[in-house]
Parts: sequence; C-alpha cells; structure tokens
Amino acid sequence: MHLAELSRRSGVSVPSIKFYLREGLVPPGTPVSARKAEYSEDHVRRLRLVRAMLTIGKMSVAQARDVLAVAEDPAFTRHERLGAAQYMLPPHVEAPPQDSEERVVWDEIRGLILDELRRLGWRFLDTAPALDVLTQSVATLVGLGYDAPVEDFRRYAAAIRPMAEAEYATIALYEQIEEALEATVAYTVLVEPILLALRRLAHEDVSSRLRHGTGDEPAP
Amino acid sequence: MHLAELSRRSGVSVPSIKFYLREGLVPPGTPVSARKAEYSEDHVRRLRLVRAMLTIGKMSVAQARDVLAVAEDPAFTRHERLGAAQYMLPPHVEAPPQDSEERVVWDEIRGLILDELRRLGWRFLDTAPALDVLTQSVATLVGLGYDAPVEDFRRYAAAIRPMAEAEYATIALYEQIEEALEATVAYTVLVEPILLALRRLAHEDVSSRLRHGTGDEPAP
DNA sequence: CCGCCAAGGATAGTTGAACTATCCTTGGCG
DNA sequence: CGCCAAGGATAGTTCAACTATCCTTGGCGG
Repeated sequence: MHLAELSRRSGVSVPSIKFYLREGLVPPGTPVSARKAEYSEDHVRRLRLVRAMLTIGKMSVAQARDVLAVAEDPAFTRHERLGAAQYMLPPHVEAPPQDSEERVVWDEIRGLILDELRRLGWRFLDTAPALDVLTQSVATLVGLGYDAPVEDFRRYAAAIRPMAEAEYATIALYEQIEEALEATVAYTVLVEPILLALRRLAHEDVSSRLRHGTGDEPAP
Repeated sequence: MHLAELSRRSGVSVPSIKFYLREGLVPPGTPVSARKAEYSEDHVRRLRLVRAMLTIGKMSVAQARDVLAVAEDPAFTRHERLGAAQYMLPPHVEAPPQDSEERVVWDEIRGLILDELRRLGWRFLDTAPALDVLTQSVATLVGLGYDAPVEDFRRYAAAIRPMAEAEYATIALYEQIEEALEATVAYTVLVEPILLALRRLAHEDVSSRLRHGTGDEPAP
C-alpha cells in the first residue's frame, strides 16, 4: 500500500507519518520505484504501537525511537533486547539529588528498599532504573510527611510477583513468534494502565462499601 | 517566610513559584504588608506536592490545578473530595472512537470488562474514567493483534483488591488529620510508580531466574 | 526525445505548554 | 522626601510535536 492508504488504515495523518519516518519511529517502506514506496501490514501495526506509546505511555518521540531501536536490534539476543527495552522505558529519574543532605536521605531509602527486596529473594541488577523510580517515589512521600509504606511494600511485592510470572510467560510466547518483536514494549506500556485502572476501581469499590455498605457481603 | 526563602526551602525557582501562584497551583501567602507576603510550611509541602504531580505524575499544570481545587474544596465532604479528585486524576481517555466499526469493538470490550468486574462483586459507577482507560488499553492490545488478557485480568483484580483496602485505610487515616487534605492525591500519584517499578523488578527477577537459574529456590 | 506531474522527501512554520526574564508598582525606612 | 527591593504583571523564550509548503525525481504520453 502507499502512504495515503497507510494513513487511512492507521488513522494517522500523512504529515505525521512522514514525521515519524523522519524520526525513525517507523521503518521506511520498500521503494518500488524512485517515487513510490510500498508499505506493509507491519507498518500499520507499528504505527498503532507508536501511537500507543506516545498517547497511552506518555512517552516522548525520542524515547519511543530509542526503545524501538533496541527492541528490534538484531545485534542483541531476544533476552537482551527484552531487558534493554525495559530499562529504557519510562519513567526514569533524571538524576539523584546532588544536595548532600537530601542525598543522604536518598541513599538511606534506596538501601532500605534494596534490603527489603533482597530479603524477598528478588534478583535484579543494582543499576535497574526501576530502583531509582522506587526510591524517588518513596523519598517524595517521606518528604511530604507521610510514612514510608514499608509493610504495604511487602504486600505489594508479594501480590505482584505471580502476576509478573504469568505476564512473562505470555510475553515470551509472543516473542517466539518473530512477527511480534515488540511484544515486550506493547505489554509493558499497555498493561500498566490496566493495573492502575483496576487499582482505582478497587479503591472506589472499597470506598463505596464503607460508605453505603448495604447487606451485601464484602468481596472475598 | 518570604518568597526567596520559600524558593530555597522547596527547591523551586522564584519565577516558577510566581507562575504556580498565578496558575492557582499554590495559594497566595498571607499579605503581611502591601509588599510583603508571609508563606508557611504548608506552602513548602504544597510546592513539593505540585512538583511531584508534574514530574512524577506527568500531569499538566491545568490538571494539577483542577485536581487540587476539588481536593480541598470545602463545599464537598471528605468522601466526595476523595472520589472527585480520583476521577480527575490522569490518565484519561479523551473520547471513545467515533468510527462506527471501531466503536462496536470498543463497546464490546467495555461490556466484557464490566461483566467481569461485576462478577467479582466490585461496585463502582459506570461513569468511572478508569473504566474507559481499561477499555482503551485492552482495545489497543487487541488492535495490535494480542489476545485480551481476560484470565490475567481476574488475577490482577484479585491481587489488587487487598492492596486497595490497605491503602484506603492509610489514606483515610491521613485524611482525618486536617493538615493532610492532599493525602489522596499524594498517594494516588506516588504509589502508582511504586507499583509499576515493583512490577518491572519482578519481571527482571523472573527473567533472570529463567536464564541463569542457579541452585537457588524460586521465590515463594 | 522532452516536458509534465504527482509521490515522496526536505525545509520551514505553527501551536501550545511550561517556564523565565523584564518591567512596574508600592510602601517601609533612612 | 526619595530610595529600593519584594512582589506582581507582562511579554519573551524554549522545546516538543506536529503541519504546511516547497522541491526533487523519474515514469510516461505526445
């Protein structure tokens, strides 16, 4: 198909597709002649993924480009691609505080988190960006005067572990099929809002029960 | 304290504080004379919260203003404020697809989700924005050619429910203390990245075990 | 063979958000 | 009485993400 049809199929305007091509978010079509390029079904999928990364994942164009680049770099093994893509996905902490006093608090919180997760037997690199995100969130919470939710923490971790196992299996399944190299990215970006939305609905349910709790039994 | 000191204490530049004052993200100080205003410790807290909403929560200035406005509007009861603030927090779905074919898929997915959650006994309004976010994410996943994760869904919901109960209790505790009106906002915005970061670390752990699984036992 | 013409690519312009710098007003104080 | 800095108002800047315009190119009809 040509640019015009790709635009129609994907719901992205022609100038925007050109922009994404320029930025390297979408691979160029195969040139069928010097002034015509042929686009495939993969391009439609890719455009949809890009839109999801930008709108749902709130990623910048630059971030999306970098993530997609490693996610499909044949120089890496599938496992490496998976890890590298995940490490590049936002959110990220720009830089830990330089201010010495804040830095002490930061390091202390990071240490506590690390200990707690190691105690659970979790294995990951000390350089995992998610660790810094965790530290930042907890540090901010503490800075606002709230207690660090350490016991909640253990509960969160225990609840999340089995989910991650199931998800990993699903992703690995799709990764076997070579056509779905971007499964990691799609699952990471799109399952996250699902989890958060469920959490909010659960809050609403809890709140509703406590307020106008009728004769119904609480959920198991 | 004066503007200059507020800036120092909060780590936000003076022009930015002025900007936030103008935009209504921070309440004005109490004017001690015509050219001097006194800012309190609450202003420091508020500025930190605002920065967290903008940087960690990736909210826009307008969204932050609206959320904070309802979160402390004395015209609402505590319970109403809680719900209203949560409903206004991002992410949001701008508009369901108008295209008739896509719209059918959308409604179908929305119906499936609603059925599933009702079957679990969850109570919430049909207008909850989180429902649309859920629908959008699942619809996008389906549009990319992945299966809708319905059985994972049940697992997610079951795992999240007890977390939500514990969190609600914590938030309610802080809400009792009148000085922490923004507890809902702080917890929603700051605990979400914690959950997502834990999920990513769990993925890394699972991946690491499957790859170079040593003699260690898998985590319970 | 020559020139037309549209697809596709290059270039510059637009828009909106989030600051940021400058100017202006004001009243306490020497 | 006039200086002067805090604080507020106004306009300017920067950056990302598009978006519109022009330009190049080569197949093809005359």
